[in-house]
Amino acid sequence: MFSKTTEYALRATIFIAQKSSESNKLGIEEISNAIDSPKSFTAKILQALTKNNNVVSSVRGPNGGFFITEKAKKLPVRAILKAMGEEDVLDKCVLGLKQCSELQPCPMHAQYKPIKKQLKELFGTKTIQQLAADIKDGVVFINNKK
Amino acid sequence: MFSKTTEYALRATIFIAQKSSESNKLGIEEISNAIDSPKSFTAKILQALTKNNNVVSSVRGPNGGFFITEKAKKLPVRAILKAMGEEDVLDKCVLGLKQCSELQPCPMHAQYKPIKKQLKELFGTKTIQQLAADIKDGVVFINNKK
DNA sequence: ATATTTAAAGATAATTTTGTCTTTAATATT
DNA sequence: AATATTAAAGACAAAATTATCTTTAAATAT
Repeated sequence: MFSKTTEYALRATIFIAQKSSESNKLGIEEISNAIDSPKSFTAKILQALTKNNNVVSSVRGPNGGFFITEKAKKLPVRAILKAMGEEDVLDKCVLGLKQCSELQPCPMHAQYKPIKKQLKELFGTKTIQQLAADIKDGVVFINNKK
Repeated sequence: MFSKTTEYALRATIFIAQKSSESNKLGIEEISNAIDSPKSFTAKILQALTKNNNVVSSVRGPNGGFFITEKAKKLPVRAILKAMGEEDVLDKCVLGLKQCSELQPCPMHAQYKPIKKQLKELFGTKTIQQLAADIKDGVVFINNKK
């Protein structure tokens, strides 16, 4: 569904949202360990997430690291996709047709339409905060370790 | 959602199913033109589709080309994904977690579950034939040309 | 001020995906 | 049998994605 880059972005963001606060920032080491992603690559991704849309915040130096503001926690998960430039997955034609539309639908269009709608609904309304809260409650997991 | 390779595979297969028969085969030129895909690359993909699962059939020589048997037309669209080794898209965790499951669900698991179910249902039951028939009826399109 | 810690930035590399081109093999036609 | 037509097979190349490493800059603590 998503590229590895976006998967890491989603996992990292949700993890940071759960574990961090402005007064308790997380280092790249801790983050990449927890979500099982390549460290330097994840650093790049977090850089992108801080630049684009300010989904993630960061400060350098001792006691520095990554965190997510209360405001950003209220963003829909879709904001992560947007920051990673992969928002179009939610809109694209399943068959990859450029001009697939209501007027000129591809053979899968009608059947895929309700599914796409739900996908957009899910990513558009579920917030980063909500997902992070579930982890805190122990009902779900984000770790990718055995 | 899918790789370009799989998009081409889906388009090509549906197009062949609609236009061809055992007595009227289609050349790679015609196919790649119609679905707007790179010719040689599409040839490779069709090769894979003939080898794996016999989704597509082919014969060489004059009046040769690609076609789809009546039997193969009854295959679900999922058979195309399977032949391309991309069936796992329908099963994978949205966040890319290896061990995401009911027992150890990722933060998106519960919400994504019904969507995944519909995706599997769609690709598992809709047949190649059904999609091709819609093109014949003129209600949908497969061409990617302006 | 200096040293230390941390992310940012940039260069580079490995891998995978996507794409092309050439040669070979099969089938049909003459 | 020779020729023409078509896909198969294989080698190669370009581009995109994924990943690593080094240097720089910012912030803190000493």
